[in-house]
Amino acid sequence: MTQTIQQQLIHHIKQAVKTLFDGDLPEGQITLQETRKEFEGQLTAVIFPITRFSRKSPEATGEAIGQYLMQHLPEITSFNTIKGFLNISLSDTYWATLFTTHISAEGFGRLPSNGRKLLVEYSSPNTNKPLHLGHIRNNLLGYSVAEILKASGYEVTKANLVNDRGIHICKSMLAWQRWGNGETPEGSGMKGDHLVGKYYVLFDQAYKKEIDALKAAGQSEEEAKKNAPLIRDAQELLRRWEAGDPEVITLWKTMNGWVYQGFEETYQRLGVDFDQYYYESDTYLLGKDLIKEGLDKGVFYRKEDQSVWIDLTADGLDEKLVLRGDGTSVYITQDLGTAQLKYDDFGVDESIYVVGNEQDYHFKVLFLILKKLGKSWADGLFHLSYGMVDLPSGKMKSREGTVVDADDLMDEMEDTARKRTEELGKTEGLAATEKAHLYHIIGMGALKYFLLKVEPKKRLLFDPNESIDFQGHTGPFIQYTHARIKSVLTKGDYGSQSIIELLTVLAPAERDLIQLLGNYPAVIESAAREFSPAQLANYIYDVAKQYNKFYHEESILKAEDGNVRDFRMNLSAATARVIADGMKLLGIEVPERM
RNA sequence: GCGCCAAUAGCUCAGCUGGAUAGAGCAACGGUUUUCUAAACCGUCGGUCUCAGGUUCGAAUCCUGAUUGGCGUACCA
Repeated sequence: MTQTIQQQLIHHIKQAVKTLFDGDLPEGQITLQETRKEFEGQLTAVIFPITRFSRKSPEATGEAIGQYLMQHLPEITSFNTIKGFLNISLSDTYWATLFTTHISAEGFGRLPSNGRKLLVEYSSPNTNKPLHLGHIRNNLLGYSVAEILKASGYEVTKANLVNDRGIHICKSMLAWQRWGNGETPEGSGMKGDHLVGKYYVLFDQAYKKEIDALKAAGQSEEEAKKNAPLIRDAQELLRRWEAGDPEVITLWKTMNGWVYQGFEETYQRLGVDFDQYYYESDTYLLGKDLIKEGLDKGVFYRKEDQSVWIDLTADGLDEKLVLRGDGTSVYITQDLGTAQLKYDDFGVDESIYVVGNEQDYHFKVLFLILKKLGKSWADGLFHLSYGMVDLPSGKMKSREGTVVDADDLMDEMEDTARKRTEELGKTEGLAATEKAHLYHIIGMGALKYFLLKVEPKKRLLFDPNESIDFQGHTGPFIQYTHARIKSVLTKGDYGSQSIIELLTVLAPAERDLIQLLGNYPAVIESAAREFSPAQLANYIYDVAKQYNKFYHEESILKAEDGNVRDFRMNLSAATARVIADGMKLLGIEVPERM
């Protein structure tokens, strides 16, 4: 199939306008959409734009175009015109052929390589506290976007830029030195990231007390924050770290090691992975040569105190500091450097940053600066900005303990999955390990789908008191559909049938399902272009829903005709493949039974 | 103050580059199982698409201006 029916229709409509009305209508102005359920047909051409050529009523114009198309495309069996809409019916043979030659063919849904390289940076955690629900959204988005881009033909590298240095980790280190009594993950049985997070919270509590005491002694809030002994000690620790003090470095390595072990566990459970790790302790000094480059090019300028700036007021932004007066880096200095590093390492055409929308301004500035520095690759940079995950009480704050912990949440999801499954009692005969795996798949499916079905840009509300659903528009609904198909195929001994004849008559639910399945490659393409797993998630739901309708209306194994039976098994198998494949791109597994 | 983003059913969300009477799920109510897994299917109820202008044959969608909410505007990251 070199040309889709959609492309053929558009082509012939253009020809029709030319032949019938002597008009030249650009193909881009012809809109083709799927026919709404309440009308007859599968594809609909909007003919309002054509009336300016035909100088006839929309109905008469549609009628004329319809006649022309009927004569030129044998796939069309009938058409009707309602208002300005030309509804076109294609033959069941066309849909059956589309299915056998295309949808059920090998590699359906994988677009050919486009020869482009792309890097997705996501996760990028701080090493002073465990991951929470907000990080989960980030991780799932990053992973899924990377997988979708792979499926659409990119060569993708997944990167994680770990923020392993700075004042935050020094706070945890200091608190552990003071009050830790040598506590270790092994000794306490606590997961490493949680252990370090515990000391981060301890620091913060003690720090707050000191601030209050200083304020009571007459200092202003600002002064108190600066003068509290704890923060001064933490800063001293940071200075010693930067100076390479062996004692500090050893402690830093130890505690980060604990955190990494904890993160690794969480990542594994979450099902995300990375091809490349970057550590800020390696990269935080980068970017200074770019500053020099910018100064030489006159993009930056130096103030009297030796600090370096860029004036972006002409672009509607502000003046921005890019290097401190003492010559040390700020956040954006490093990011300039790591952008260059990533490009040098991988030579990618595009580079995606999965980072929350609180940093919209930062990335706007970053990309603009790189463009002004004349970096050819700056146009390929994209900030995939996503909304925060909020609780009904407002924003999650790790220091105040109002966070939904990632590990706890996964525990809960798996536990709920177990309860639900046990209630339904369909897992007899499964070994204990198989059951545990199933609960994991279902619990994570519910959680992941819940987070991914929402458009990244939108903020997400999570109510811990309302458990995530397992029915309706959910991950388990889709997983269930897959399991049920597998069950039918097993019972029907799928795979043993001989090559089937082409059907010429389809049930409406079959035809609708085929049409929907046919959209899969276009959905992947669109989800990739817009970096939106949500588009794919919603599509898979539509597929599952449409399959369930078909399943309910038509008998598969007990079909009156053997050929029909085999066709329906093939259709079911293809549906299962699309569901499994699409879910895989979302990072969600589907079970064989549930 | 200035900038960015969002606003669609009681709740959570779809709605592709403007196209028909704005769709799902949850919640509520009713129906479907001697038939391939009822985590399903079918139906009922539920909408001034925040508001006001504008562009258009046609606006939830585009433009302008308000309102509400979130975020940012650091020699923090």
